[in-house]
Amino acid sequence: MNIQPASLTIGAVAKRVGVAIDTIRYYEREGLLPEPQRRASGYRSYDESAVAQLRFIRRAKDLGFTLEEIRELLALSADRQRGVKAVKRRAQQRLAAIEQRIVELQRVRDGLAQLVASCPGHGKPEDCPILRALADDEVKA
Amino acid sequence: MNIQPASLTIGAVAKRVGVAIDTIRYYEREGLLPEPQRRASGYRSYDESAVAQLRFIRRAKDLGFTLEEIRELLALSADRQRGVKAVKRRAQQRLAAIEQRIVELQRVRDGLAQLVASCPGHGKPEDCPILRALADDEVKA
DNA sequence: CTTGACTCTTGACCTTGATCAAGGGTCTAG
DNA sequence: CTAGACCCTTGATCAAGGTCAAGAGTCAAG
Repeated sequence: MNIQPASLTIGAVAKRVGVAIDTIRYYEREGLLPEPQRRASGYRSYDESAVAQLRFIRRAKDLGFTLEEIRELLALSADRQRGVKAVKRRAQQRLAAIEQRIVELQRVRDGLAQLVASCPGHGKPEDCPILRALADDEVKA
Repeated sequence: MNIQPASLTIGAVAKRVGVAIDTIRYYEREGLLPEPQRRASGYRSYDESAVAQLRFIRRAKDLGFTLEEIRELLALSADRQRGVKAVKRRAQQRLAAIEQRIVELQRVRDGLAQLVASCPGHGKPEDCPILRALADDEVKA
């Protein structure tokens, strides 16, 4: 039985998650990853939970969260001591922020989609609604 | 009849477009704005077309184009025949990227909303679905 | 034991998109 | 004429999110 969590070097973790070694150390400095165990030699020693947390960070980043926001998301899970109520409230705040972001993106998308739809894709630049929308004073975003 | 293009100082342009003076000079350095005429004193002298181009840049930026992409759009729009097709293609790419992001965010939102809805907001931490999701499911999400 | 791959720390450097400061010249109202 | 608001250039700085280099120690295969 493998009760002990397997010990991974920083290089092994980097390879598994697909991220640079320097990035892992950077996240650690920035407080996004906990300080790992060390071997006697000083080498960082990671287990699967570190891999999981690093993957979480990457996914969140891919979704457009800033590292600051990710720090906050991670704080949610570290908030056990402060109680379920606080956790729920912070989750709701996060949710509201995400919804706001979706609305903003939808507004941008609609504007752009309208322009793309009305552009024939050929002809003179003066007749291209995309360029006109960007250039003309009378059009408001 | 105002045949002469009115001469605007950089400050006047900045005010009209709602952008910082430094940003205008920065765009000029970056090749996004042409070098303007100069007065005898060395002051930059702008006309309405510069105002229009600056607005173009701002609108494109609001649509999520990088300055590099905007530089390209500006170059394409100057290419009378070949331009429109390429411009439309770029806009479509931008649109697709934005829609992809919206879908991903909606997925995150739905997951988080479900967690928030199922959390009573009190009781033992072990019973809080939000904490459980972050602590456990995060590993394989 | 040696060699090559790996890791350590500290600290500099990179890109994007600006923003600010210093030290000066210019313009315009009074 | 003079004060105060503008404008000039050069060059530094910022924030975010890393990336790289130097110099030194460690690990594992042969």
